[in-house]
Amino acid sequence: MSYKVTISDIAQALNTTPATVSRALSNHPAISDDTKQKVAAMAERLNYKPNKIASSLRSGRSHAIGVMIPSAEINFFGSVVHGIENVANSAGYNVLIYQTNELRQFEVKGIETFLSARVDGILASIAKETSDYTHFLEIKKRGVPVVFFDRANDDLGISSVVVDDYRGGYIATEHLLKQGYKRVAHISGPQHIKIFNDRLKGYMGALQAHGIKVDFDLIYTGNVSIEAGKSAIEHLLELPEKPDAVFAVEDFTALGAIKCLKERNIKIPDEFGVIGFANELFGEHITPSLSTIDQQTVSMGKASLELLLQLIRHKDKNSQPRKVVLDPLPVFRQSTFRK
Amino acid sequence: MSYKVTISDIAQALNTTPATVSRALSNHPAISDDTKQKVAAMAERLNYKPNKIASSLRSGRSHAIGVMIPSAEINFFGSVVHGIENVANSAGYNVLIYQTNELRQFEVKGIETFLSARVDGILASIAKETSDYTHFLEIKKRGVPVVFFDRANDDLGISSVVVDDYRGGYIATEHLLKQGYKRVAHISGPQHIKIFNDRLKGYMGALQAHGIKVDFDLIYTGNVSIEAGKSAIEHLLELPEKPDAVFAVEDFTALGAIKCLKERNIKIPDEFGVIGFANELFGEHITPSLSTIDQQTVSMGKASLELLLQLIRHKDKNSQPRKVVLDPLPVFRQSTFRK
DNA sequence: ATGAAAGCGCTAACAT
DNA sequence: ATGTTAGCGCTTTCAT
Repeated sequence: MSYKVTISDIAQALNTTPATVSRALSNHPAISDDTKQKVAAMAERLNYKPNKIASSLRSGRSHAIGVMIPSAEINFFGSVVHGIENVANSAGYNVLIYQTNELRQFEVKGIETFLSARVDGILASIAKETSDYTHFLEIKKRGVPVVFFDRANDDLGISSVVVDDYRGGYIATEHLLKQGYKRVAHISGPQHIKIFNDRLKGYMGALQAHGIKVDFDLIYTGNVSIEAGKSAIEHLLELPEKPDAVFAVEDFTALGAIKCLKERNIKIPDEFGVIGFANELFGEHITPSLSTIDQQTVSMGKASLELLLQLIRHKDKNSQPRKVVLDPLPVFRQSTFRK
Repeated sequence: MSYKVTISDIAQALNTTPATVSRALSNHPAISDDTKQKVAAMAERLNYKPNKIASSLRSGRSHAIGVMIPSAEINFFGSVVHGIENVANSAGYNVLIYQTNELRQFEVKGIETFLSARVDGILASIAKETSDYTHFLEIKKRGVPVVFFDRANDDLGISSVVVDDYRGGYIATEHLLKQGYKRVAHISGPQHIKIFNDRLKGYMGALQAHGIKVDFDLIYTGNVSIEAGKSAIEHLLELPEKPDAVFAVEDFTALGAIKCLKERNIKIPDEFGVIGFANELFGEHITPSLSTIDQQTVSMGKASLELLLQLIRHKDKNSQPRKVVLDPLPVFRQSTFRK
């Protein structure tokens, strides 16, 4: 049988002790090169696979980290996980995934799972429906390092990695103004979600910086969906002073807007400019292609894991929470480029 | 401290032994209800979290399964993982994710990782570049249950869950014929990849079933990409007898075809029909919306995990490998619907 | 219905 | 440079 080889077997075969084998395998300085070689060779020959479970139990470090996401089906999170994975694997960490389906009750279960697995740290993006954060405070109290990514909460003393949504909103709006659009509207999302509120503020900031007074009639607050984008446009086009461009809080909303405008035979970008947010995959392929703001998902994954690894390495109990803010990346395409 | 409570602590507090506590917690029939209640209450009070690592070491079962995917960024795999996750969590299994980036060398590393983590089983989708399958045979030899999903290999005696690509190709082609298209072309992919070859066979099968002789001039074999779709159309439109419809092996290829046709002002679907394969997200949102074949990703994830759990539960060493074939689902949209 | 005791495979003092 | 020993937290046989 090749599947139950332990360090003791190697030790026996080499007429030495498990301790020496253990040290040799982990490249301990006090072990002679000769021994190390012999051990390595025998391990290879016996087809030895280290038992991480035993190692974890003894050392108290699992070399696993838990990642909690709202859904693996959302492109954005798949992409972030991609970034996390790459760093994790090269740092020798395993990644446990848990999906919350946007529900607090599953967040609680996920945390149970992670704690039982004795993960060395947790990365989490908060579910939409969560407003009671005690479960996060509890893991913090237990001394398990946590880092939020994207959907963060600044009031819990927990580190986070987010994109600068204010700046993203600002850039998007300014781009429309620079393209010569005169009345720029904004379709926003639920205001209790911080990122949407920040994008709205960025929109207002850009207008003001360009000497334009914010017209609240031009701000439509809805949900985040294709439907919301359609309703928004229908509403905006009924205004006495119609807008000639719109910054949508999210790409799907922008898509709804585009569909509605096309139905009404309003030419994009010549008569009406549209920009979204998120750089979803479809934006590149629709007609006209959609201008948007990229959230640097892969970088976000990398940055959050790196931050978490730092917390794991020097567990200064009383270190201040850190906040990494990534720059949003403008991606300008046809939907805003007028001649 | 609340974060180092063990069953011994509970036992001590209750004036009993770890064995009893362990049994009580796992609902052992020989333990009185009274004791069970007391143990549960004390566990709650002390904020006890079971140590899965210790449990795994002792019991030899990790209750973890490894999932190996080419990339978390590909929508398709994100979606399958979604399906796997849902079943896994409710069955009490943790999911370890490993990305191979389509490289055999990372497949080998992933397997090492999984073996070290002593996963109870492995789900894998084979990397494009892999042609030497010894690493999979080795885990099989070690007695670790394996199930392939989507990208499978039938020659290794390993169970798999796939969609019926032949049937998918058949359905797609037949749909075009039923819509009245007369000369249906096919853009295929690299033939050493089984799924592409199967779709090609499905295409040919449908033509024959409708009494149409296969014209090999109408079969273009390229890569799977937007570019390939464009080149294919350019090539096909130069034929003396031009096609009036195309079944593309994959949605991105179909997208390239559509872009090229639009540039040439050929009307879709009236003058030319296009159908793809995969049901990528963008297909719904482009103009015209793309007809395609859905691969039932979430079902695939569920089915593969269920099959794996069966293998884990009754490890009949000599049980025959099983093959689950899912039905492809037609999704017909504008790009093939002519009046 | 409960207890005693051994041990899963590894690591890390503490020897020598 | 290597060996001895104890033990991480749990499960499980064997006893009572």
